[in-house]
Amino acid sequence: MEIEKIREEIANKGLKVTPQRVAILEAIYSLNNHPTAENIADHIKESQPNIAIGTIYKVLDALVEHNIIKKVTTEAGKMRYDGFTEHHHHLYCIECDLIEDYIDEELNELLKNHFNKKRIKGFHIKNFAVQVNGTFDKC
Amino acid sequence: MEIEKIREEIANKGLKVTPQRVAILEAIYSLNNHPTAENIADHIKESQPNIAIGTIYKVLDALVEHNIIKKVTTEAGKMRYDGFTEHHHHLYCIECDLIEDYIDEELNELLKNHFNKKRIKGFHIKNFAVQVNGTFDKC
DNA sequence: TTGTAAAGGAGAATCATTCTTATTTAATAA
DNA sequence: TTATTAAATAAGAATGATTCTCCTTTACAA
Ligand SMILES: [Mn+2]
Ligand SMILES: [Mn+2]
Ligand SMILES: [Zn+2]
Ligand SMILES: [Zn+2]
Repeated sequence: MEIEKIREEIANKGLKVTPQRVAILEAIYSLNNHPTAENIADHIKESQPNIAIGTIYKVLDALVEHNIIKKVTTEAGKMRYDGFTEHHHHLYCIECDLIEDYIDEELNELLKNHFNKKRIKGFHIKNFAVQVNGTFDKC
Repeated sequence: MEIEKIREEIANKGLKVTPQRVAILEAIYSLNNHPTAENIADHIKESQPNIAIGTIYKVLDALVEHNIIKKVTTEAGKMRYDGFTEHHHHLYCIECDLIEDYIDEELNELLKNHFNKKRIKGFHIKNFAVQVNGTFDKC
């Protein structure tokens, strides 16, 4: 995604467009694989050599807060960040820490129907996701 | 579950039966709601007033390693522990940190069939779970 | 009962994340 | 364009869950 689009995306949410925010969001989009805060720091260190790690966390929080990105939890304990905000699922590699998007509209329908039919007493569903664990051939 | 059953469960995995291990596993079973290490520490502090927090973590690791319990990750960052090891899903309260078991054999079948039919190229599925987020009426 | 590998206690260390405070800056309006 | 100011950043200290180290204790097999 071009820088101008990124600037617009930030501005449209009423956030100030700062070089740090642009660099971080660009990093998430171009890394494109659920990076950690540290991965992002590494990726932007040429363009933002003096950025504070605390700033990265604060920017990430702001982006999550405004639904520009999503937070992804893993077994490993470190938070990961996701630039793809449509409803989707994840493939988790149990050998390395790779997380790949898994988009499956048929699965979404299947689950939506299932949960519509089978109400859970005492619980109101907001959303759901399938975590698929396994191994990639490439790993 | 009676203490003797717990001692057997530990011994059967080739682990030494120590009062600390028995107390921790008993705590997980009787708390029965995906406690944190700290929840467990609180629960056993009368019977094990001198247990080191590091011991709790080491015992939990050993129990997970031997498939007596399972680790559950959450958004909140703290690890939770689950004494129910059969394949099941979880209901996550987005208001408090409550996690309830969600057992749905029909859902398991649905997903198993779906993933059998729809192979994911380059990925070999080991297992999967549905994370259901929402709110409990009681919260 | 003894020997020994395994387990526990105490507390320091780690490390991802958050917090604090002073300084800088993006956006707005004069 | 410049001045104003609320919001954002830098630096680094603090936090807190978890892990590690080292020494002592214990479960259990012989
Ligand atoms: Mn994703
Ligand atoms: Mn459970
Ligand atoms: Zn992998
Ligand atoms: Zn709740």
